[in-house]
Amino acid sequence: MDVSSQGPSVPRRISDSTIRRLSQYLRALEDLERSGPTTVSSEELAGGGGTTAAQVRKDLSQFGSFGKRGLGYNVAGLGAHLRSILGLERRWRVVLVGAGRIGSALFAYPNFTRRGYDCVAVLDSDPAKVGTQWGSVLIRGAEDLEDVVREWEADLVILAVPGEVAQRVAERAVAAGAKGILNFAAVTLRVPHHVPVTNVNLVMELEALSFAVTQVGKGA
Amino acid sequence: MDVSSQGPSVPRRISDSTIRRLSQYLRALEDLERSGPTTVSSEELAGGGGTTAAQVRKDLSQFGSFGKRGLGYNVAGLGAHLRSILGLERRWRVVLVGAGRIGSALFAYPNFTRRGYDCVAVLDSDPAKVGTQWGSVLIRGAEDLEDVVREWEADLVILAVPGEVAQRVAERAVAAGAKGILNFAAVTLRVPHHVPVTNVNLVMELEALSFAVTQVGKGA
DNA sequence: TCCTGTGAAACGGTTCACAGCC
DNA sequence: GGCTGTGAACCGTTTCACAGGA
Repeated sequence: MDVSSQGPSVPRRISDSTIRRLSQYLRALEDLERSGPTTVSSEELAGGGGTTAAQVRKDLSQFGSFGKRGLGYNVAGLGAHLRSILGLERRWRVVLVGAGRIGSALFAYPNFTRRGYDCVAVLDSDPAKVGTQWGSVLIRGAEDLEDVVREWEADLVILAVPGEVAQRVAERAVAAGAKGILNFAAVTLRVPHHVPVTNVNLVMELEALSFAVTQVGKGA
Repeated sequence: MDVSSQGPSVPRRISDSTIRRLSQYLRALEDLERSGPTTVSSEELAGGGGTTAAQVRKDLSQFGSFGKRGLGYNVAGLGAHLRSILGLERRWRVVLVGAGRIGSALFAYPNFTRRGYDCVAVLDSDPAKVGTQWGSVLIRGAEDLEDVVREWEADLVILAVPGEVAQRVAERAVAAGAKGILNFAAVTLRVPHHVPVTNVNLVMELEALSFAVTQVGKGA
């Protein structure tokens, strides 16, 4: 647990919000890579998304010193660093469980492949879907989960299944070797601590929004 | 801005994370409503999702005293309070902009309607889609946005459109009277302060996950 | 006794302000 | 002069611990 012996790599626990911002900075940098300038200031990077220059510098300084004082950050260089930090230098093998509408939306999402995620398999429990093709991927039965994860040495599993079965599927995926889970079901998954879970809950977002709108209605 | 004259209603600014947890408590309560007990302790409410009993009590106490000491919270009563707080006692009229895959997934999402959100209109800029029907809803052209929002007195607008046009569409929606925006585009929208925006960014979530997995790989 | 409601302490993340390098 | 990197101050959130009512 002691990190004092580590070199330039991660010195302490990085917060979730920091990571989300890094992802945002990377998007901004990729726009810049296309459109010209070779150098960018923390001020400019912050301007794109909704943060401050100080926040940008703090975030980046947790991982190293990527900028030059008086000059700014090298666009391409910083981009490469961020991709490395976020683990985007490699491709990730992803298994999609649930070939419903959310599943199909994700499967066809262009940024998905572009950003390094390869959907190597799709599973569903509906016999009518099993055996059909999505592009070059054959939809297999939910009972094949363990086989598929091992076969492909899948890294990530996306759960686009009903809440009732999500916990069970997650356990099976982890047992078969999945290293991370993106969960669209509206339940809190219980998995071992070494398996990160990211939750996307549409209803929760919508409710946060209607609360906020209600507040505005009262306050003003 | 001073709230000292208000009665039992919101005393101070409520954090986003609090709201997300309330939404979670509500889900747990709705399960309980079905399956039996009429009373629940903060301990039990916390157990379902991933928080602590103290957190549950702190969250709830910001809105009032809903429990009975020594006994716990009344399941139905607390559920009603939470629905009221989250603004779920009414139905929300929602306009969906973008009839692509994400749009169609949302449109068909059963919890959507069940939780009080009515998709009153769907818009798309693709002439091939305009004029077709989704269930009982006719898809209209993107140029009708202002008309549609006014016609229906829409509350919320869901942006399931490419990032390049999201800002423009958001501005038009706000100008036409939209009160809140759920944004699926990977851009930070600039809208007036009185219009809450909730962002859902799949790539960001995926990148947060691959970062976390990468960390586990290093750390352990 | 049991469990809520809540001040107070602890924690962590953000903002400030400036030293240091280009 | 300009802009980064970073300790220190600040502030909001979470956790603790206990007083108080059922």
